[in-house]
Amino acid sequence: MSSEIFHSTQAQNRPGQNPPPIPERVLPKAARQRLVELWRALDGAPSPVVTSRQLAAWTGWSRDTIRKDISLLGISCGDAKGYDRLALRDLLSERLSPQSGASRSLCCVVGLSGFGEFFLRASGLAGSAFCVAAGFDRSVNRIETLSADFPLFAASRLEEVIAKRGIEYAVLCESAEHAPAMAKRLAAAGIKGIVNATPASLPVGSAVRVENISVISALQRLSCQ
Amino acid sequence: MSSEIFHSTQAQNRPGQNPPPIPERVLPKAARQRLVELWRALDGAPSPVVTSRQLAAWTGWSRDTIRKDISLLGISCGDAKGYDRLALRDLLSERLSPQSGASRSLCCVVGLSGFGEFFLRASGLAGSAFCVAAGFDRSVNRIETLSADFPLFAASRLEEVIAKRGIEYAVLCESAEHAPAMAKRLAAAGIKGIVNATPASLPVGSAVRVENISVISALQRLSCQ
DNA sequence: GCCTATCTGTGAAAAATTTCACAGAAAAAT
DNA sequence: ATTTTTCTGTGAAATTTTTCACAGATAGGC
Repeated sequence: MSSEIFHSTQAQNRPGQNPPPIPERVLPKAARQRLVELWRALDGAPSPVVTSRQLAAWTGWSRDTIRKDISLLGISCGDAKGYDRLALRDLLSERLSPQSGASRSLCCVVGLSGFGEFFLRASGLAGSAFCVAAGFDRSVNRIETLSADFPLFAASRLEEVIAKRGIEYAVLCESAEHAPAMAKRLAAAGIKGIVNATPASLPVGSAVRVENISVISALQRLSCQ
Repeated sequence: MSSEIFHSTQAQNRPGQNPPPIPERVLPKAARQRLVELWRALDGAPSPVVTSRQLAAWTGWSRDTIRKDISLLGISCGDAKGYDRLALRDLLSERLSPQSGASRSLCCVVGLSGFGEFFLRASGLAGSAFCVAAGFDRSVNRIETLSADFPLFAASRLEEVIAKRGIEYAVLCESAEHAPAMAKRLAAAGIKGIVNATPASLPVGSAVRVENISVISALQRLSCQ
């Protein structure tokens, strides 16, 4: 049982003999993540021109890192006075969008009590590149009681609905107790990534990426310098 | 106004001429963060002995990375069959706790509508090394209406209460509109780190660490490989 | 008893990331 | 008009992080 998980881990970690045909111009992972945050930070910029110094003050990263990251995009969008905010924003949108400007990626919410219900009410993805296409809960009673902008299903239909609608991401809001099992089902159903809003740790090999957003784990990361 | 922020950035980024007196045995930042997650993952382990292979399958990191991380702690706690789960957990607790086993770190919740209210009701920090010592809201009406396990204050008393109680961390749940201004006040009040539960990007230099836990930003990180 | 398989623990090599340092350009100041 | 300052953009150096490879140890099969 552990061996096939191990296997997939290896498959991902070992590029092996073949140096990937054309590395094109791959954004380093670290840079890519920072650029995503930068993109959002640009919304808060007060002026039409922003300098790497300002961005550094906002984000906490060094001027050099920021300049380098942007330069990795390959196109200049700054001059001797700074970056044109709108031009930079557009460039980032173009280069960072999941499948370059396709339609919005679909995700689902799993577990509709607690944070799930709050999230559902708050319509938290408005204005983003993502769109909630389904909600699931283990209690049929619950999905009949609640109402949302998107259809709600019994958890038993998880696999079916994910496959049929082409859902790529899941926001997991189950209790800590049920979270790991549900994460496994999501992984088996072909989900690409899980946003883990539970305090549990999710045991899904390396085939599925997990982003942890519980307050506890964030505090732990903070307190470790 | 931007210059002093810039200044603090520099102060932190430049160790300068002096190679720090005794590097002791510093955990690399990356390793430290992984170990924090590992520590939580150990709770889910089914057996009293765990191997690096199992941990790799759970977390998605490589066996090598996990072994190296643990070995950086300086004490062996594994033998030829794997790591003793409890021993490893204890070792991690000891080495990773903020101020090595002191009392729980205090934090506050800022903004008690939306996620703040949910968080307050959910008592989300139970069983962790953190403890909510205060809640703040801009509406006095709101703090009179709500009730919680911890005292609630008007936002105007933010600085006073943080200083008096020695609060180190803040969970920011304001609206996106008010979040940046409140983040600045928190930074000025001497807060060490902010858990940002808003979709806004927080412009606080590098003196204060920020951990972003909005669902949107997590999805963005996921979709960027 | 010995061979095989599976562990950890760790220096050393490899790869990735960050910082440095400076060329080139444009605005501001003198 | 010229000097000063403040920018970006980028190769190259420095640093950090990850991976490799193997010594040493233990359990189980034959």
